[in-house]
Amino acid sequence: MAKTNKKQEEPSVRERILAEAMHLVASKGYEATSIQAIADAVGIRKQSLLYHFPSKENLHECLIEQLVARWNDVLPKVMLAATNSRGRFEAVMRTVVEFFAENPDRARLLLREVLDRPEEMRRVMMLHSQVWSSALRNYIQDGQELGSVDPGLDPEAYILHILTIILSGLATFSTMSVVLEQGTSTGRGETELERYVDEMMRIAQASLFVKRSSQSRPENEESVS
Amino acid sequence: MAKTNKKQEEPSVRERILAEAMHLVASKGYEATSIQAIADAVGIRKQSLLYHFPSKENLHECLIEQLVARWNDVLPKVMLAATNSRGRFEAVMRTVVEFFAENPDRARLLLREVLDRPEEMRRVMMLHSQVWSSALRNYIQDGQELGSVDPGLDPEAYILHILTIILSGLATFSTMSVVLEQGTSTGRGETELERYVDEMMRIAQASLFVKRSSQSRPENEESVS
DNA sequence: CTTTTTGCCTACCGCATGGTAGGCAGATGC
DNA sequence: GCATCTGCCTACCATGCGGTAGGCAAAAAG
Repeated sequence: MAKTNKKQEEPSVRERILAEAMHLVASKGYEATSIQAIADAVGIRKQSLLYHFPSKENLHECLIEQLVARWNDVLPKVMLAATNSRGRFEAVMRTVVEFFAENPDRARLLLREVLDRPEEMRRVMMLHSQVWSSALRNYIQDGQELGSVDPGLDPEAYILHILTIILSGLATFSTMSVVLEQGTSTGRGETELERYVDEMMRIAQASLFVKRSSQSRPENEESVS
Repeated sequence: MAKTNKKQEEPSVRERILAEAMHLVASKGYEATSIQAIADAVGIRKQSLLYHFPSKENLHECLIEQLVARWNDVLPKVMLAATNSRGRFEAVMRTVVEFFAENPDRARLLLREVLDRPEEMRRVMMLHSQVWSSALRNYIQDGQELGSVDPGLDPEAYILHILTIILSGLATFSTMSVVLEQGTSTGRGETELERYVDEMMRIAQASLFVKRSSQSRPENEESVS
């Protein structure tokens, strides 16, 4: 009876608007994307779009809301994997990576949000980051006490950098990957993205754990310590 | 006698425009920054700005040009430090980091450029990246043959990730650092930025070199291998 | 002194933008 | 059958945008 009585399985106009807006805003930025352009992409008139989203700013809010909602769907899966075992780290990180790799627009949108609305993002970070930040910090600090994690590591800073490398790495991959193309030194039959992500994971792990001998197997399998 | 007869040591109007434009575009993005706003910041009329820069797009080009020029000033210093010794890696990376840390607007502008103009940036990358990319790759590959560098490391991908962590890390630092604030686990009397950069350097080194025992001295001194 | 050039200005223009007002067909409720 | 609500539409508007035309004082050139 309210205004938001939508079923979850229709490819409704509203959802199509959100999808197109997501892509356009992620590609060109919020200011550079007119609601006219979004409406054109959907195939409706501008005023029809304004029926679903009373203002451009409202559309933007819903866009972020949707992204956060999707993230909250993944979060429990991530946290579940975050136990103390060594191989689990890869699982956690890969889950986060896959979230953004599945749709790089997510990373680009979020990165733009950080650049364009620093104050708002700072608020969001302070509210939402403590949940997983403290959990990860504890995980890392436990590892430090056990001796499996580099004692010189700064937990919060490390987490931040890994977050950055994932977010920005996937946001900029399509542009930056030209460096990989001209190198072409991959022996294995990997996608460039796979190659990119593998090295990302290797860096995160090599800089987290104390090394043994020659680590960093490119396989998904965990080589037990 | 031409139109660009400017001396290098005047705080000319043109330079003030470039400075304000740099900051505004880095903060809000190119599309979101009107030339009116830039003129206001400088303290002149919009049309006076258009006298120095015939169009907004031209101003933008000059902005990038200026940034590239500054980078080219630093580049030789970087390449000079890029020899084979182990401690030199830190010197090279720290030089790059300082370039962006000195004025984070550089990082933000460049990151925005990657997001907003992927095609152009791809061209620029292909033209300019080979110079240092191949040099660094050789340096790394030499290290791999000597056994000082992780053999599982993917040189191009590694370089790309380190570049990302520096660029995006410094571009987003002011926003993301709230995570550091709420942690406050620093024993030493460091700035948050120093702490952030130190961990950045530690990650880069720990994921590059094969470890010995407890590495990553926060000091600037090189502990010889 | 006169002419040209430089640097900044006022005045104005065409255009795309985000947003309002209101119409209108079809589905729904009574 | 009639009223209401939903979803999309056409028509219109005020605003701010990037950019053009041209004036005008001071400096430079002859």
